[in-house]
Amino acid sequence: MKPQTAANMPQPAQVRDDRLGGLLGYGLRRASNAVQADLAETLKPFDLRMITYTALVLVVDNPGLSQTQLAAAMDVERPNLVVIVDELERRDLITRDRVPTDRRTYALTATLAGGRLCDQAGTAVRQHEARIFGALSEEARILLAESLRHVIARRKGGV
Amino acid sequence: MKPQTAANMPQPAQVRDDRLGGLLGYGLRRASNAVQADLAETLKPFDLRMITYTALVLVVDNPGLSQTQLAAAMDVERPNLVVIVDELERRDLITRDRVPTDRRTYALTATLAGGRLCDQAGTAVRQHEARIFGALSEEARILLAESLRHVIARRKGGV
DNA sequence: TATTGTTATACTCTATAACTATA
DNA sequence: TATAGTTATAGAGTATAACAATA
Repeated sequence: MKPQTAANMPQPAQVRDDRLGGLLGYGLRRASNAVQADLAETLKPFDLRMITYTALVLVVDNPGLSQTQLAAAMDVERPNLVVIVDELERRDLITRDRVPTDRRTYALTATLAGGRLCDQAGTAVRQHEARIFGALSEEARILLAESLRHVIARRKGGV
Repeated sequence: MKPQTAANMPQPAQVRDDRLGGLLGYGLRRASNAVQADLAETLKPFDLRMITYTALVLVVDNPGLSQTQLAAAMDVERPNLVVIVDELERRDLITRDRVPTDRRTYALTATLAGGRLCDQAGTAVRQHEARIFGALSEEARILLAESLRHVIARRKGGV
């Protein structure tokens, strides 16, 4: 028998990743990355990133919300939200208006153009979801959504 | 009826995120973030990050593999792998040995200490998985794993 | 004193081009 | 000429401290 020291170790022809593959967290991360990559391509024609699209949807669905509320809903630190809101405002997709009753806060509202872009991107996003998850049965999709909610809630409580 | 202009729009008491919540990709990302946050805490006592743990596991399970092979398995660009391998080598968890038959490539092998740390961290990671996914039924876990594999494969083919 | 939004800063992860040494 | 590993660099995304204006 020949000794296998590090120096004469042959390189494996195929890399084994069984141990990682058995972890649900690992699969979750890879699936999430795959979806995000596809979503990024989906949103590119609208010049939106996932984070700007998320912000836009929340402003459209919650007219008048503050940046603090938006940051909390997106689970993003306030300082990091500033540049996102800056971008959406610069592109005239949302407006930033001082609230008369509390002049510290801004009320965020989508413009007509912002609402339109949100609708158009929303259609593309639904097609993207159908492309990725469409082959799963209705039952599998429901169970997947439930499992994901469970994981998210599990963490929330665990912190 | 009072007109609701942006200026006098009241702030919503509660932020609606139904539209995002209905997207499986959104749930996937949030679940993945939740798991990663918990995993980061789990690996902290071992002074490992998710990416260094992943690299260590693959080296332990594939003694002698090259950095290019490792980068491909981890889906990381080679330049970004260098600092990771540097760190593991500096901590004497792996060795980097020139391959005699091709002096361009390094053969990566885990040291005894590397194998031990990998085992210890592995136990903690299994506990972390149990903490997060343990409440799901065996059937739900299998279906989740299957759905995740489907999503990953779907993207692979779609590129 | 506390809160909203802001600036500055830093750290991680990621992506690309260009270099070196080997083949 | 092609490949393995490296360097330098730049871009996202994220996190914290400290500040001005306002409550």
